[in-house]
Amino acid sequence: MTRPGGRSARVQESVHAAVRDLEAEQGRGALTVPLIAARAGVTPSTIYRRWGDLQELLSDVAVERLRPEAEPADHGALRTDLEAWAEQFLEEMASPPGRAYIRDALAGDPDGSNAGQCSAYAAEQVGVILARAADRGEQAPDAEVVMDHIVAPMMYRLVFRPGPLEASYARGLVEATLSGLMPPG
Amino acid sequence: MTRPGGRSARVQESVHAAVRDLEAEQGRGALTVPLIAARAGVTPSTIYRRWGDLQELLSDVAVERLRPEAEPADHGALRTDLEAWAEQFLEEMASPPGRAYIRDALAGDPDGSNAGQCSAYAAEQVGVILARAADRGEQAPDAEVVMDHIVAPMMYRLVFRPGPLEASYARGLVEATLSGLMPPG
DNA sequence: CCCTTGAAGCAACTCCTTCGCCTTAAGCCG
DNA sequence: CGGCTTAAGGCGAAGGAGTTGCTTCAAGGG
Repeated sequence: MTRPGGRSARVQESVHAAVRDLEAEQGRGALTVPLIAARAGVTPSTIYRRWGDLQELLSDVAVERLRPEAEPADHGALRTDLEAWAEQFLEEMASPPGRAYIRDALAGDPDGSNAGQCSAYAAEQVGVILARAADRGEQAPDAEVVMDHIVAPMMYRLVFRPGPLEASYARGLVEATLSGLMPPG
Repeated sequence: MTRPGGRSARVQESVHAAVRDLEAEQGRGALTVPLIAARAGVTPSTIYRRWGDLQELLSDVAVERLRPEAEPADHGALRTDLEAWAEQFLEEMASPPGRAYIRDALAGDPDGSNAGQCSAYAAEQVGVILARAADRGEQAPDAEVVMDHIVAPMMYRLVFRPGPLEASYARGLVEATLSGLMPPG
């Protein structure tokens, strides 16, 4: 049984804050469970019991940082909404901190639930954009099509392939997806 | 300077074999560096110096196991070649050991080189299939298109999204890619 | 054949990690 | 409002993982 309002919640927040602070101050490599525990004002065994090990804790923190902070901006049309969102998504994910968070989120995630949360965040943003398009009466692709044709290629390159990723790549994926959906004529 | 023929190579092979054996005997969770070192007949410090930590060692072993063992089968046409390869690829990657290897390969990979190797394996297999199609005089998509539209969606779902993946999903991706390439008429 | 040098062996030390036991406090129920 | 139940955190000890400096070995070059 979870007890969301009490000491557990305070400990969780305190530990997460300690991770963020220490990472900013001393860098990722310096993080250890005893160090985090001391900063958070808890004993190491508390962290080990709740998170298992350092990686799972870092994975939790990383997923929280990958949560989108706002709904995608409304530019008045599906194409511009998707382009802007895809570009911003790619830029954030491809940045050094973004890559680090993705790596952490995947590494300490035995059952895949944190990775699932990441894709759920993206799917939610995509859903907002598509619902908006439907409200406007625009023809719009299915959310699964957007995930397969736009999100997946970006994330695959990010995780599996070396080299930089430019905003133009995101735009190209959006163009290809939308033009495939609405053939000229 | 690498010294491929000498003691270093023997140590590497011995350590990799120890990882494979112990994983089969006692399971992933039981693996520790000192245990592997003892089985391989080396001292723990040797492993720490060469691989850094347990995760990087497991990442190396996982990448080796993800290496394709044979060229994709030749079924006489691009469509059937791609379908068969994609189905087999998905089946192997979605299996419990496949998922475990992918997870390990990504987790202990600070610079992304092991992940890059995984995508290079897939790209190589795809390249063989496309070259074969070109030899036959078939119209064939670019390798990048296949990576973006077929490999990426499968791997994205595998890594980021919960739930099973069926062979029919792979077939559908191949169909969509090829029909987009060669519109009827 | 000896020299250079990168890599492995060894040993000692640090400190992460685990575990059993006790204490605390959140939520429930009378 | 006050005692009860039970997750969850605190504490300390024991065990083992991870680190390091120094030594020893062998592969490749002169």
